[in-house]
Amino acid sequence: MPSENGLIDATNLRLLAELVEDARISQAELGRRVGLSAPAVAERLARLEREGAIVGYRTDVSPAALGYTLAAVVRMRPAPRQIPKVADVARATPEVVECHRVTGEDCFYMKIHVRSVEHLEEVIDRFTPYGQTTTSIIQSSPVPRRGIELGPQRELA
Amino acid sequence: MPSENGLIDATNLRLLAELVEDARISQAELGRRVGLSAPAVAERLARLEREGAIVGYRTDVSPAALGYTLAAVVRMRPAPRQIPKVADVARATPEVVECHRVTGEDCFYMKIHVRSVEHLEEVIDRFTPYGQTTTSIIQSSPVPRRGIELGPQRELA
DNA sequence: CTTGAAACCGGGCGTCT
DNA sequence: AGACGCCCGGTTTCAAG
Repeated sequence: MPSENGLIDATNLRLLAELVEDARISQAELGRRVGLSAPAVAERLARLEREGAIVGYRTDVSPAALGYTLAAVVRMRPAPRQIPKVADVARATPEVVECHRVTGEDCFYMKIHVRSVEHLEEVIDRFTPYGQTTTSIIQSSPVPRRGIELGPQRELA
Repeated sequence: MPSENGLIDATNLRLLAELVEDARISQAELGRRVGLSAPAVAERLARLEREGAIVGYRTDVSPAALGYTLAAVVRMRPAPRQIPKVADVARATPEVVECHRVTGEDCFYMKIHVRSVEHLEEVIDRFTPYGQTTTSIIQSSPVPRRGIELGPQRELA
């Protein structure tokens, strides 16, 4: 993961800013917006992908439209020696949409999407054998999800 | 947000599954994969967007490539009457990439990306005037981020 | 189905090392 | 010289009426 070559110049920053908002913009349109020819855009994108700056292009699907009307944050304090097991269960549980290993008393934070409170219980019970869980139901999301700040880059050393 | 019409049939589920993995697939290619003509795909996509099942097409940019090498989960217990203020600060702070209002003792969960521990302190200090924060540094992400389960739909009522 | 536009490929030019 | 980034032509493929 290179953090410093000529990869992130002002032009690539503008390309990324456009693509973060709409991943389906054509390369020609991107070129128009940043003042570049289409092939030049293609080349820059290929490099950004190759170097790992662009991780992927994803479609955001509404959980509610699929019947997942309930979301929760679960944090977890695993029992001794059960840390790898918890990570395995999280990976194997599709309702877990995010899982982070963190410092502090609780070792994991997870975000889950479920269809009902019964479904929630069912998912939580997959983890209770391996430690102590704390569950908080998501009521609203003041910041639902967004990308990193792409505009004013501070010192890039 | 309609949860039940003919919107989510087996074909649309397959389209969504393809688009979640790569939002830049052409409509012709999508048609090839699900056994549909290109115009039919276009029509279905338009409807999925119109009905809100497709929220958007986003590009995933690596925080590390932009110099944001540190991530943390911050949970917060606001002081009395400061709940709206906390939400405002979260929205106005670009380092906050997710913020959820939840049930329980702590009222907010946030995920933030920063450049350094000094930067982390700077961001946290924007919230400390309004309540008590608990910060956990993300060490790794067993499940970095993924979409909802699209394959085996259980009961759709 | 047809048309206009877009993506891919190869070649050639200017610049900075 | 060499390497790199860009532009310009070609052809194939895609998207909208």
